[in-house]
Amino acid sequence: MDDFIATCRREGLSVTYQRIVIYKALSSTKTHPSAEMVYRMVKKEYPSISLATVYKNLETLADHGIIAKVTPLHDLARFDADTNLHHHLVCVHCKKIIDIHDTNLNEIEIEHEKAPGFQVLGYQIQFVGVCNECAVKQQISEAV
Amino acid sequence: MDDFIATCRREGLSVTYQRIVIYKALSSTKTHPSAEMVYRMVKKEYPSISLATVYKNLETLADHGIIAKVTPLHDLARFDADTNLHHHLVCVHCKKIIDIHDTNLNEIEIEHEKAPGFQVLGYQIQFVGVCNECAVKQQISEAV
DNA sequence: TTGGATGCAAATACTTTGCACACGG
DNA sequence: CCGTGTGCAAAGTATTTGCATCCAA
Repeated sequence: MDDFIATCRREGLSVTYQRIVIYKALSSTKTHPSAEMVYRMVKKEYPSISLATVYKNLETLADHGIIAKVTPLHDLARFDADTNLHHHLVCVHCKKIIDIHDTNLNEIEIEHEKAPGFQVLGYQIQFVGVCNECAVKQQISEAV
Repeated sequence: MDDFIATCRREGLSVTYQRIVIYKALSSTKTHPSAEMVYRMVKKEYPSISLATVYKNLETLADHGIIAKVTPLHDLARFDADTNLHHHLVCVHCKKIIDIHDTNLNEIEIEHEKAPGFQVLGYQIQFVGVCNECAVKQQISEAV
């Protein structure tokens, strides 16, 4: 937890009791909870906390790379007519999704003991990064 | 488009004008649109279509594997305190997310020419499948 | 003391649902 | 004709925002 406090300081984030309790709740579980689930966990230790605070903190901590969003594209369901095995590039800025057809990526195997009891049906790789257009925009805004 | 009609027949889905226009819109683009975006595209050809019909059709077509959801976990933002490179198993039934730490999966490279102009910052593999608990439940319900 | 953080309530965004009617098979 | 699909409106769920107050630095 001292690590967390130091990281907040380094990132210029205030160290509030709420923030600590939220982080403690998230780091105590491997269940990859939603904001609502974190809220329920946190309420046990701090019943007066507000759901909005949980949302704001999870977003802030993710922005600073202190926690991770498992579902970076969760805000909108997005569809694809191409049902063949392929992968995606996702631009972190504009959320654009670009198809990657690369047969080298189609033979990934997971060691069975890493996923005991889990029946793997398929997989999908999400590369995250910055697309051409957004990189250009960034350069322009930095040049100002 | 004949393929699509044949597939619908095979899957026991009625072939309606709306369904065809929705599929045509989705398959005409590589932008991985949301339901709202598909709705806007479809409205040009069929202005009286309802947004609910678009939602219902996208869901139905995805259920039958005729189209794909790029974002199977879109319904809820989910967080992880572990920011180290690792991957996830997702159960298609209960949406449980299980961590996979397997260093073999941490050295995937994308051929540069496959993603021209895209600056790759990282990646994440989502394995989809059925978890132990859901597999057991399925066996029980099939045994009835 | 001051800017960031909190908490409440209201607003918004996305998606689903119920139901009467229409239409495909 | 029967059952699935459509369209509308209403409801539901997830998330964000505005703003007054509070608190960490």
